[in-house]
Amino acid sequence: MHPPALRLAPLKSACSSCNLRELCLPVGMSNEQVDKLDELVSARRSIERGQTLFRSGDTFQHLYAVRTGFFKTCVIADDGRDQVTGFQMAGELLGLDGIGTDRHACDAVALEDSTVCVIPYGQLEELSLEVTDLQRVFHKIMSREIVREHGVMLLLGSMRAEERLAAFLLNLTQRLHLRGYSRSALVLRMSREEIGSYLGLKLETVSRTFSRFQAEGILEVKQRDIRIVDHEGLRKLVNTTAC
Amino acid sequence: MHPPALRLAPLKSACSSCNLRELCLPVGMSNEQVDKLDELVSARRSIERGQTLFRSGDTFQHLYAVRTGFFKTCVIADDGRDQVTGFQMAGELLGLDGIGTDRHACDAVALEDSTVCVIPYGQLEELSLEVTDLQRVFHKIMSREIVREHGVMLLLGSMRAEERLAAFLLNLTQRLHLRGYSRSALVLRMSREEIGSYLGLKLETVSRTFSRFQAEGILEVKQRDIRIVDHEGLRKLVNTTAC
DNA sequence: CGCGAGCTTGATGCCGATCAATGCATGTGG
DNA sequence: CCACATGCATTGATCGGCATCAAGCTCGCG
Repeated sequence: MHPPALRLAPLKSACSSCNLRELCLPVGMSNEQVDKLDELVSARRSIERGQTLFRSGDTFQHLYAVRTGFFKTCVIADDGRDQVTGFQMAGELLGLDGIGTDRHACDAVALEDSTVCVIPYGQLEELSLEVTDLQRVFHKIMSREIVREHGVMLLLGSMRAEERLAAFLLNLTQRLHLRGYSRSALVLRMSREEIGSYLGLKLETVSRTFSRFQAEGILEVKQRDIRIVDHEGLRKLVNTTAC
Repeated sequence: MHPPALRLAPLKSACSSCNLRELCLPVGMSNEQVDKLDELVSARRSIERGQTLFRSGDTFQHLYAVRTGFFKTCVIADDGRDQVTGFQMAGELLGLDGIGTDRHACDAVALEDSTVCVIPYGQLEELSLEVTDLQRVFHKIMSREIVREHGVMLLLGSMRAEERLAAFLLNLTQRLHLRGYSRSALVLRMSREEIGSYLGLKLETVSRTFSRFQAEGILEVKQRDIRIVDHEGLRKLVNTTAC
């Protein structure tokens, strides 16, 4: 309900002074290089919880770097079933799916009130012709996304429910830890249903598995507040439950 | 068992005269641009059936374009379970997984005697600073790989066995058709077990599903020779079997 | 011709889906 | 401030699809 001017806040982004600098696109770049990036990443945008940043089919023009908040991306099949393909937190890029066809191929939804930095893709391509380190970093980010998805395919293709949830929690805490959060406690930003969609499980199965982990003394679960009591036990679940 | 000199045949690749030109890296590039690419893609390499092009952990130096033959890529979990993450045919790129960490993150195995064009990645990066169309195409290829994997996640996360196999067959025939093969007949290059690994199913389930499709008059199946009798029926399976 | 790898088919069991009810927080309007 | 609605989470009972285990079968190849 905000007028456009408010939703597309023309705030200076200033990668150079951003505390996410080493987690985001500018990772490893020199001050001069980041200055050039600053010129390009000029706008921020606020997304309220539940709103979409972009939708499948939208024309692709920008990449987005999560500045604050939390997102999910999901693809929707023709029959309406949807699959969460990822959760993105501060410093992570959104929109890479759009490059291939100039249209977005998934929806990006804010799971809490969030802000993103808007990166005009055409300008990013131009700049990366000039700043080779930017090109290098950008390629690495895309490659890592491919490798991440390989991991999800392994998870979906050959793990059982307990392993999937354990792997998911370990991945989340590891990424949160990089951002300064505790390794042993987290607040889930997503519902049981969204976790289930990501992990190829139904929400009831996710809930039951949480309860089982709690009964086994691995976790303490209070709705979306999770405390990891036995980190090692969680880790063992991922690579041991195989037969 | 060949001496290295034979396995790394120093043949000229000549994208400019390659019949895969419009399916591969040079897609849409001008003659001049392709000439520059030719200088870079100087070597071919032959891989016998069953041999690996690269393995997880190998240092990453090259991308590879499949020239002839057929590959699978797979990731292997610590406990030995493996997951096929893709099948690659003529014109498709292998090795994108290595860019992020300078080490390959999966194995690439030839499913039949194959040849690939060797693309030194460092030189590709350099050239794409200069040939903007190359950069553009390369980014599109990576982005499409991300989107493809989203599709696999949807498949693994929320489809039942029949849908998975139907979607798999439609995808294969579509890609083969682009390469001049029939839309209604194909010879599978991979075993039931490999199909199962890709689709998150056991080989027995794959086999049974083939048999069911045959009984329903959708396919004719003779081991690895598949004929699609009812293309529309196959298509309907993908988006209808939902409840 | 006989061996073996890969494929098919059958019988059985289990994990997770489904259906259904209850519990627990948050928020809203009287 | 309470009554009630709403959305999400938990828990139980039952069901079904795919995995598992176990034979046969097919076809290529030495």
